[in-house]
Amino acid sequence: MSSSPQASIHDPERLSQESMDSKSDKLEPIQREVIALFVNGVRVLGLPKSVGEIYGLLFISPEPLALDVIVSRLEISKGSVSQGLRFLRNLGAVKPVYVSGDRRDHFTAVAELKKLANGFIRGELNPNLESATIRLDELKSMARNDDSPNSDFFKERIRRIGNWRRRGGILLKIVNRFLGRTT
Amino acid sequence: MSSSPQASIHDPERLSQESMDSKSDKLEPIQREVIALFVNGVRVLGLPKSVGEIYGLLFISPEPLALDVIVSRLEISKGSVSQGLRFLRNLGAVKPVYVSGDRRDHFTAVAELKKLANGFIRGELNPNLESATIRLDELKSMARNDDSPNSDFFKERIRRIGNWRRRGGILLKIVNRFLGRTT
DNA sequence: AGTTTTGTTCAAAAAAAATTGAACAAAATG
DNA sequence: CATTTTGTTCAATTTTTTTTGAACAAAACT
Repeated sequence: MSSSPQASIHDPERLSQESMDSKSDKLEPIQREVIALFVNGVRVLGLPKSVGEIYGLLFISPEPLALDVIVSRLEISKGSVSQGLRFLRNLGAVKPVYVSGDRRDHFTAVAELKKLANGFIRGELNPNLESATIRLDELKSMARNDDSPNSDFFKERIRRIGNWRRRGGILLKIVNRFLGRTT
Repeated sequence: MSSSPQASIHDPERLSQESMDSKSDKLEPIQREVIALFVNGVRVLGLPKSVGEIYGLLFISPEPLALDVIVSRLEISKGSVSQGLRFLRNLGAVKPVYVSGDRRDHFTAVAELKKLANGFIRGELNPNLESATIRLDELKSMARNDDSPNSDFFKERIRRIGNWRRRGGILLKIVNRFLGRTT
């Protein structure tokens, strides 16, 4: 197997002095806690637990990890990890890192708040804002061709929604600018 | 029933000229569309569809509505509407309005973005921020009593989470100030 | 070429969340 | 005080979301 030392294949990471049951790849208590914190955090954003676990694990791991290792540390299925990593990669919350002498893909957490927020805004918030914009335009035209007794009320309400949307857009820019400084 | 005219009891709202099947209390097309928009909107916030429907209906209804009426217009269960209204009331997104000559509680949508955002922040975001703060403090003390080889790395990461949390708090204030102007 | 390793996909299972509806309580009515 | 109206609660059901795991494909070995 070429030039790499016999370090890794059957020894995914030297373990302190545990029984090596081939399962439940040790996690330090601090790591468990941090992961739990992230699991909670992503729930607020409407993301599944597994995504929080994966990001949390990468965030609190000193070296990049391969899919296998994530599976055994977290004790969740390969499918979940594969999907979770893809999602996080699309969001820009995780990035691949090449590790020489190892053919597996490895990943680290992107830990700059600005990048995380941008990714989330681009991937999750903007698409919604855009579809809302389209629907709103349709609504405006419906309201123009409407002559029910409530027509004026409807128009006022729709204008108000338009205002909200506009302000939402501005707000996102402000958030961006605020998070733009430092890491 | 004292002095009120025989208007309302069996005629929850005079209908244009429909068949009065005693169900599916007419909604105008514009109203349907607006409700759909809100259903989508609240999903981004992680709230159930029924909450979006109820708020949307109240938002796009010229007069305050009673629980019964919401049930028949939306064709969802009384239980859902009761729970949804409670939730919205707690958030400050809906407020009770007294209608003379009618013993039912009536509700209207609170339509000021500032109030809505404040309610959501207080009711949904802040509690999470606070519990995160507590957990973070525990983490810090764990990290102090830790002497694994990774200890320094852990400390750095935990400090970073602390930063995020702090910035999150500031951001909420900025959002507040921004939404504070006008309606 | 055959074997192993790595990672993806997606139907099925499990888990979580939302909705229903019937039982109940409280208040108003007659 | 019996009846009706109004609204809440919560166990059971339904719907939606997430997770699993086995089948598959692609690449890397020997």
